[in-house]
Amino acid sequence: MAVSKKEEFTQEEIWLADVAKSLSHPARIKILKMLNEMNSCMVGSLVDKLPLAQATVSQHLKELKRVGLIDGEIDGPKVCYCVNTKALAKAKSALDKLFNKIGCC
Amino acid sequence: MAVSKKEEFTQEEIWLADVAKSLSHPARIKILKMLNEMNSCMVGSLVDKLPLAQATVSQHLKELKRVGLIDGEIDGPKVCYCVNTKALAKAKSALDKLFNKIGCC
DNA sequence: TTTCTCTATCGTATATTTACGATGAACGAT
DNA sequence: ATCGTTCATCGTAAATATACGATAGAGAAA
Repeated sequence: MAVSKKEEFTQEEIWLADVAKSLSHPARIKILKMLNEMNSCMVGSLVDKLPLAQATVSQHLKELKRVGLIDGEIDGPKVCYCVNTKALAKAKSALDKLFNKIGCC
Repeated sequence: MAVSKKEEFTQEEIWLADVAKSLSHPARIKILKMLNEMNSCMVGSLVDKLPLAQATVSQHLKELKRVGLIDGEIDGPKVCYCVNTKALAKAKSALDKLFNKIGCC
């Protein structure tokens, strides 16, 4: 694009769009589910169960971390990721609010 | 990207990611709000209130229409867009389900 | 029919995303 | 100290997204 116009919107709109962006790839949706389902949340376990290279998974994790939906904790040579419940609740509430506001034609 | 790997996920994951993608730009968030707030939903009215060129707004509307969140109805030389309540409800329910499933670390 | 208005689409430029292999940094184990 | 494991980051290629001006088409209005 020539120049991004994203600054011209409200902070709420920008933030919500950003959260939506972090959910806009099936791998990231799946990662969030897996982080909750699996007992382990090591990156390696995720890579094993995704049809993506390690570097790509790491990139997706970075995007989820960027918006705060997950946290990563260093555990020796490994890294354990987990869902940030608080951020998730905030996102859910904001999306609910949006959907309720929209409603009808 | 070299090759998209999006087909390697479930239909549900792909669809949900697609809905999220359609919400991943503040202009589209704002458009959805405006379609509900304004009595008129002509494209021109949207263009007037957005910091974007007409062609760009048209492109954003196309993206929202692609995933079914809005419908466009031709009204003489104008086009009246409105939110698709059913699609919106489906999206909200799927997102709720996802968020509830994820929950905690 | 000519003109005006409204909107979609085309063409194009630039930015961002997605993907991967290769490399590097951190740490545990030998 | 060296080696193997784990993961992030770099470099890079290709696909997509964002933005705009220009144009085309459809219909109202003159």
